[in-house]
Amino acid sequence: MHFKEKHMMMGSVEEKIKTAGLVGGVQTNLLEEMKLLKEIKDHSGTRKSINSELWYACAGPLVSLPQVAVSTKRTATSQIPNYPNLPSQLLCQVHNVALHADKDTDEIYAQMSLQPVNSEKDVFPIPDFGLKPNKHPSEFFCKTLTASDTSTHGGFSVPRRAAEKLFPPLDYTMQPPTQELVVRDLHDNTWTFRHIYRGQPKRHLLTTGWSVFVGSKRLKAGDSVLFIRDEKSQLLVGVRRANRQQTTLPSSVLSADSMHIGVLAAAAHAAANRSPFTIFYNPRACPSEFVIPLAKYRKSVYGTQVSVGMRFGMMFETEESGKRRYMGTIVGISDFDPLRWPGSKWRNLQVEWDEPGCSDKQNRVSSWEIETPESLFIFPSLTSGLKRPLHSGFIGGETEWGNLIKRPLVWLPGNGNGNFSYSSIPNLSSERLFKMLMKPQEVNHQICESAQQEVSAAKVPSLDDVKTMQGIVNQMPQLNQSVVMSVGNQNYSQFCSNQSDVPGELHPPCDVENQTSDGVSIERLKSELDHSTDQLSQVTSIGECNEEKSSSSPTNLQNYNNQLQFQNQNQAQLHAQSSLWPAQPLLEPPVLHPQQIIMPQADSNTLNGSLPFLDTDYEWISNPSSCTPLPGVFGSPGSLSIFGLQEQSAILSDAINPSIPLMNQDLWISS
Amino acid sequence: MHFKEKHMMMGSVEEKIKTAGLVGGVQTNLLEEMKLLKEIKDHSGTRKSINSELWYACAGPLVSLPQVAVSTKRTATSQIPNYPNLPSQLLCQVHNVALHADKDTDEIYAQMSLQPVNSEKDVFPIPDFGLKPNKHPSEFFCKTLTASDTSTHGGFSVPRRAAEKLFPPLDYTMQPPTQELVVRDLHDNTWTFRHIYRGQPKRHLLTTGWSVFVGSKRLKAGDSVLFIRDEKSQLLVGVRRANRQQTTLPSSVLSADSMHIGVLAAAAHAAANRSPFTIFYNPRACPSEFVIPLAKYRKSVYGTQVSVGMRFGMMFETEESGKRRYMGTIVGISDFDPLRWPGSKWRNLQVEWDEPGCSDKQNRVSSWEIETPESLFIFPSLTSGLKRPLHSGFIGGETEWGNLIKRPLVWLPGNGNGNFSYSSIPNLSSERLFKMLMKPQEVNHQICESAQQEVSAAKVPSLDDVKTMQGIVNQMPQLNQSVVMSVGNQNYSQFCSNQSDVPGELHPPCDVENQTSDGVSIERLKSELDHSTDQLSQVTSIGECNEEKSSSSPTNLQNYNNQLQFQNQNQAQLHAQSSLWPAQPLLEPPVLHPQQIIMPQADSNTLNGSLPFLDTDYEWISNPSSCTPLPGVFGSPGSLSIFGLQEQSAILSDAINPSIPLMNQDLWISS
DNA sequence: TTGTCGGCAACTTGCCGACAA
DNA sequence: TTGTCGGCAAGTTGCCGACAA
Repeated sequence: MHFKEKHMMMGSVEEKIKTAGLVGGVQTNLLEEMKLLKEIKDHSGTRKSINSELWYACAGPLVSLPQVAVSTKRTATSQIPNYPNLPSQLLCQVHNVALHADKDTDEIYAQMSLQPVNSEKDVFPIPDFGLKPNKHPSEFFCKTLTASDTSTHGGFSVPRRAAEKLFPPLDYTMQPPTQELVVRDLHDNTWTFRHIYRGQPKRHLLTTGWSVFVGSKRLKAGDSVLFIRDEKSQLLVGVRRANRQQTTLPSSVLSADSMHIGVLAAAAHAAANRSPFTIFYNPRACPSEFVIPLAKYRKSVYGTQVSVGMRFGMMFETEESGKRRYMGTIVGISDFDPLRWPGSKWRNLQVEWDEPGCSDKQNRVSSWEIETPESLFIFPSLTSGLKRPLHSGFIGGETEWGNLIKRPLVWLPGNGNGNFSYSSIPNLSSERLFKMLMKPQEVNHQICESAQQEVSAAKVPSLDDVKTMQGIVNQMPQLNQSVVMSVGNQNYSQFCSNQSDVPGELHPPCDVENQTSDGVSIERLKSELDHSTDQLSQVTSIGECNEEKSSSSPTNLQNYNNQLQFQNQNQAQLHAQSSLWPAQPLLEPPVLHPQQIIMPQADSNTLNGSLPFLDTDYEWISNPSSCTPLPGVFGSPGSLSIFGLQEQSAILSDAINPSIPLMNQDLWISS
Repeated sequence: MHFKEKHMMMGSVEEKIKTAGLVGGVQTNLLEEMKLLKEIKDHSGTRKSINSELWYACAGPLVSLPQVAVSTKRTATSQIPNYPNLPSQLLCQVHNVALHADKDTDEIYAQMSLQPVNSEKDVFPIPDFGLKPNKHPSEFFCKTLTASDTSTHGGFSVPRRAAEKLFPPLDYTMQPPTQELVVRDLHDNTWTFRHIYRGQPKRHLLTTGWSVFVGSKRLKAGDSVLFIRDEKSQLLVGVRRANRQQTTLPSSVLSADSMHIGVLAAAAHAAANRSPFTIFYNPRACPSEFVIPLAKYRKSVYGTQVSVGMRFGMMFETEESGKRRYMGTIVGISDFDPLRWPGSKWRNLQVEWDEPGCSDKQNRVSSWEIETPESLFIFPSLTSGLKRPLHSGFIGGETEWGNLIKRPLVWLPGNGNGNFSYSSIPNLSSERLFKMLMKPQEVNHQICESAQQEVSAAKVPSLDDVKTMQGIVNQMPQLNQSVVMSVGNQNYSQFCSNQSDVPGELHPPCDVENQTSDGVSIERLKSELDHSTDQLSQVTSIGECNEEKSSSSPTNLQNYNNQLQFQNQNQAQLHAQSSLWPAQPLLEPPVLHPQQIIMPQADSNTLNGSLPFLDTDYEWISNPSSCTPLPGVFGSPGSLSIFGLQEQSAILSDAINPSIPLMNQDLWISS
């Protein structure tokens, strides 16, 4: 006699697991996280009341708890203390950045050690030895797993181009051609996959070894797997979970308020004592930056006059790990949390998105997250453009800025980082953008393969506009000095030679010509626009829109030098005005109020301060990341990392408006 | 052509998982947790440096991080602020206790909402409706899973007695007898098992459905599974993981220091504002209590004169979810953390254990965790004896107190809770203990089945001793008033009728006879000893030592009434002296210093204050639990539970002595 | 009484090309 | 170009009593 009901039972169990497991949608979204948190709370918590006998049985014979009368349901209203001495932003020196990955989930996060400083004069000069730039790999592919990829029925279907680009060449004389791939993950575990090229029609497959990987990483359809080839040409494999599934959600032990208080108290203590503290930063788990590079912050606050009705662009990640810009309009400027942090700039812009599919996006952003006409042309590299536009995985179609921005455009010629215009253009049709910009009447919509993109034209800025903007820029003393990151020339050149198709010397000496900003030639404007196009690039999917557009020729060395000049000139101007700064202490600038933590990079005065450093710095600056806001104090040896960051939002939402949990992410750190 | 290396690959992966996964030993041990934390940190953290290209690939194209020079390795020494206004202990009212279980791991924890109060006068009187006592189930069995139980090769072998006691009766006319068991877990998930009685020799097995359960709960050999039958006779199943494996360990996002600071700041804020806050309490994850019932705390501080050289006993849980007392000697009394919390009583007793196998046990305990001769005979039920001695699962052999304690014993006659002596004796050979106590020369070691137990004799206390102890007791004004829990008579009687073999009326009216404490009859002493025996019971394994000893006859009603009297008399004395208390404010009693949080139960004045309530109160008091010390603030709707509590210790250890991480668990809450 | 094993049947996994989108 | 499927062989799971601790 056999018992045939196993499947039924399993079915019911799996169903429940599903219910509990995956809640979120496609886009990383704090609101989703909040929902999930509530869900968790509801599931593991008070609502579905736990069987207390079983609970005590599990607890063991020695455990008992205090009791209270059921009728005494006085709600324990949480009270989070105010930290009146904690300003809304902190200027911090970065002491350390460590990359981590959760052992269990492979979720990545970074740990930063920050020290609040009184002013930039306190910033510790950092020597430039041994630094490597942030490395977004160029040899890269990312695929969202299909049902077949994750089923037990078969292996992994490798996109042809990916296999050809990343995997070692197959011996096609074999029948069928196969090879053994040995790849490592973030924890340095080794995985072995059989790679075979077979079937009719032929395709690349990973067979043996794949299912073990899927099982171990607990991958599900919708998760993504990515392969990169590192600088040593070693194959590495990474995992990105579909949003919301990314973190196993442990309940208990530290209350949300306690975490919130801990973060605030740690920051307050560190600020009061100018002592270091640590934040954990999960770049994929939170949609809004709270750690902001100082230069970027300043630029957004002093360099851009945002106003209601202003058009803007903002970068988001595409499904296949590309980037794409979404356009929107500022519809309001108001405090995110008027009670606790009035006057804070964090997410004080209410926005509307152009496309109907943007309902999953925040309707509040911070000014440093967005691109405005001014921001593009004062410091193009400061806005969230592509840092390393040659990552083929990251580059897609293009979008034009044009008259999507309805305010008068201010084209500031001659600035920008020369290296960008020199090394980053090949994928972009700069000619096309240039033409669009010169013909503002061409407003239309255009389809680039699968991705829909907006293309429009722009008004050419007048010289008056240019002068106005420069006045604003001049309110930023020491901008480059305090912001520039300390990255060695040597590494920078590695970086560049990776990125550029042009071999040979990439770093001409910094021969500064004194040129005024109104000495604008078409040639230079064009090179500037090349750069802007880069910034405006809109990614669709790997190897679709991209590849036919990667034929544009690099601009010439003259353009590069021109831009070097402008940058240096700007820098000199700023230095000249640096004495203004101390009169306006950083921690309480007139336009800023509470609860925002500003974190600058180390001082770059000691560096041989030419453009490579600026670029590397801006590289950090230029990436508006989806980031994770749970600052905390750095604990030395046994220090624990807890997952989290949802908590931050949970905390804040609890305190103010439980029904709009998103609205209270008020602690952040900028630099 | 087939690829035959799959097993090799899997093996290597599994090996790594093992290395990372399971570190601890058998005993719940903070030290183990610390080791594990370090292990985690080492694995996911800085030491094994993460491939930054892969990290950035996983992070996505929009993410970049600040950079610092490698040479700038200034250690970010964590600085935890002092909270000078936070006393070492807080008197709190309990507002709420909620039972939770981690959705993922089934790990249990409780959430308590506490409000610091200035004095007991501020304690809110709680009506007694609807309360149920803490329920340790009586219909219960717990089995540690064997390799066979968890292998894929077969099912679960059910211990015969467990099957016969808990499962519905099988129809033994069937060939073979089978039934379908439907059980629920803590999350109210339903599991279906086929229960069959087969084989030669016959045995009970769970077959179909079992492996799904094992897989879903990720059970491994060494974990325990437990079945209980609740008050509605429903079968429930629970899980207890082998220690250390119990929590999936997510890394990141909130730093240990931040958590620590959060806890301290939350407590300090709550204390300063007398506002509620919340702690999470994981009774199985931490070996030392930090939330202490007020009565128990007071008793240990005022009622027991601990001194170096003093003998004591302390309860620990046995493998099969029983209890057993270990004996030891106090070898020192000193501050656990002289720098931060000098004078704190938390774990200020240095101890040595008698048995060589106790190396896994703490060498520091708090006075309220231990049983001393005084504690036993002033308030027998205050010490960590059995609350519900009839839980057959929890009751085992017996151990005698006797002259294991070398200081003069003080036998206080006529106290104790009558209900205990009335209803709780059947399993214990009170005659035997009585004889042992009367013959102090009989010191020997004796084997009771498989479990070794110490049996010894005691000196009968003199009347002078008795008077001395009563003087100490009198220093505890309002003891019963402030401590007694509000539990309804009705529920208490349910409780008792569950526990007692004696049917009928268990709660005689409280006819108080005025009797002096020196009116000691042999009869009463004997009943007292019965109770003590209960408290001294030493559990071996279910149904081994226990069952042949469960034949002792219950003491008679007269004894019960006598003890009622003593208790009430004591209570009256304490009330009379309650005016002394305000002169010695609770938060700064002369003997106590910093960082200890005291949490009392609600006031019981409004209750019909006879013995049942006392007992229920003591029930909470009497359980020295392995507990989890991550207090925090209660956040309302979206409040998050984070796993944790290891952090607490991590935090503290970091700050003071990284090499002795255990030594810094300094935040606690008592009541 | 119960943990582990060999035997064996039922079931699942995983490799293959076919086919279709 | 690649997602899903039927076919089929290899591998795993899980039920059984035997046996031994």
